[in-house]
Amino acid sequence: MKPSSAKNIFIGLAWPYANGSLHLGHVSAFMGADIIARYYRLKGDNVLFVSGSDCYGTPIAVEADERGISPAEIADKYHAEFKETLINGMGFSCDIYTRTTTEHHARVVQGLFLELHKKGFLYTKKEKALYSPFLKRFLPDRFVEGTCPKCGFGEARGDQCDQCGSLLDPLELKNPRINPKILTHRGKLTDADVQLETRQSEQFYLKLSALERDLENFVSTKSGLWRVNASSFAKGFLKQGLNDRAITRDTDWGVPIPIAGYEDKKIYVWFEALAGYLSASKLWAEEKGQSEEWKDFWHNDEAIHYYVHGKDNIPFHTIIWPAILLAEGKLHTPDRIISSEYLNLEGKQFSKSRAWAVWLPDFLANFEAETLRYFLVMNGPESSDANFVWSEYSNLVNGELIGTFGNLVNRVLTFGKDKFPDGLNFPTALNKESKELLLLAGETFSSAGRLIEDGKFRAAFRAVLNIAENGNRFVNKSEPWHKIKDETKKGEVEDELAVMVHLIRVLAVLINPFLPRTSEKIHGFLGLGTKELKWAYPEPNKLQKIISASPLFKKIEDEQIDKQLSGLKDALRSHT
RNA sequence: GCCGAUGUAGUUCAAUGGUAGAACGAGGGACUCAUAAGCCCUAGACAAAGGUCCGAUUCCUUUCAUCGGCACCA
Repeated sequence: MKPSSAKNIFIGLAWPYANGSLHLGHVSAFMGADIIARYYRLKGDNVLFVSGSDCYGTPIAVEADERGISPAEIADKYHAEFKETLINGMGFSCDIYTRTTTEHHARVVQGLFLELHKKGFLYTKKEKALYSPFLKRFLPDRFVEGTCPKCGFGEARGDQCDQCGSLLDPLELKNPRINPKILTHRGKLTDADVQLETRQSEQFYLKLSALERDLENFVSTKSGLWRVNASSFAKGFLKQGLNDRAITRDTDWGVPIPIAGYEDKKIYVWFEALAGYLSASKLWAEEKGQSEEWKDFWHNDEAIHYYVHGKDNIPFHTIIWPAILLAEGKLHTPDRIISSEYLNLEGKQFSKSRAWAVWLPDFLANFEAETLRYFLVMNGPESSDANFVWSEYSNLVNGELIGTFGNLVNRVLTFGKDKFPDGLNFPTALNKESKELLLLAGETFSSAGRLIEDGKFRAAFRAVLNIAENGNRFVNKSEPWHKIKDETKKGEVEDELAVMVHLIRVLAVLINPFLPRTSEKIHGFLGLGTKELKWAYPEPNKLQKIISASPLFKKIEDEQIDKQLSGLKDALRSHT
């Protein structure tokens, strides 16, 4: 039973694109969503945490052509991998993790499309675009190269010349061709094969210009609760004035346009994948057998909508998606935007083509997910680009997570279990130190909770670890291993140890949003379940037994780190 | 090119118009319940140059360095 004051919290986690494995950079941007979801659930609020795989688009279609398989095979493969690594591996507690290739999604997207069309926010316009007779498809700019009209450089990209730096319209390129980098599986191609031609094409446009005032109003009222990178981008973007955008494409791999005469075109990802937040919400409700329940989140002014993603997704979540929602008119617009900066790897950007990456499946095969959750909270790109450094990962995990936190749990529980196998009686009166320690722990629920709500995960977890440090000091000062030898002090030892054990229980609640499996493990040691867990100071049990105790995490060995580093060195050698 | 961000101890990150905090790493110490973990102590930093101000790491300008966006790439 939810309290009557329960809030409806919607959390939209950016949908990863299903054309390659996720790397740690993606995960660093995603982590916050799960922390927020778990936190609000513990608070007793109604949480709807949705995500899914973004499966459509020309890059996947071209890649499929290259490998001689269907786009669906690629999408299926990575969708399955995302689900495995994010949900099972990282422990993300999504209420639904779906994908854009479902019929349900297509129906919702088409419904939204028709609604905006009816309201006059969509119109068609003909424009020229580059077409490949060989691939039988129109190509996005970055798949095109040609001779720069300004400097004559022969390998200018469709959008920019790397030699003279000019911004280009791909239609200006002389001798436009398919960028050979995208055709890797075909052997030699003739000049004729790679030639592109200009063709007329008609597309639907979203009338952003008509929504300009609404968007300005939206940004100025709501951006106070966004991360700074999102609010400053949105403001700067609006200052430049809004141009209408095409929201359909000439492709065969996407959601069909629900209007006759456009069978060879599809709705573009900007409209289509973003609408996944809504379609997933509706699917969640349907699968639950409460098909109207999505409205608690979307047709409810009191709901709070969080969006969590990397900074590359800021335009879509601060401008495009709000524009679609405002045009629709009844749906709830974003409230809090938790947009991360980038995570670099050993000082360099993650790069698929240069093989400079740590892939999530590889990582999970070699290291514990909980240690990654910890590291990305403590060292994630919250306010500026951050760096994943292997030695740093190992130092922090071994030194702080294991040394400070894990060791506290282990030293107290093993000692307590050994000396008081029948359990510990919680003292009827607390001494000054014990009172202060437990008071500090109790206060952390509100201070850390506030920080989580604001997306300041590092500071929140730091506050939690601070309690563990105090716990270690308390144990050192108390020296139960001395006192226990003195029969007259046995009562004192039991009192202090009971306080310590209870502190560990409090810690196990506080870390739950960050390290859910560790939290469960500790509760298990104490013979407690986590089903009824609340984000509040738990009342101490009169008699607390310790069922079992063992180290919470495995230490990271130097050899494991060396192996990862030498793998990266190999990548560097073969790609320079 | 235009726009924007960043540049803080060996490393990874904080904070702030008034003498810069933390963690890891380094050095030293007392202890031993604990995954040689924990605790105490010590050393160590505001990219460079100007400007505004009683006073700037914090605001402004310039330089250098790194990075991102610049719309059909997610």
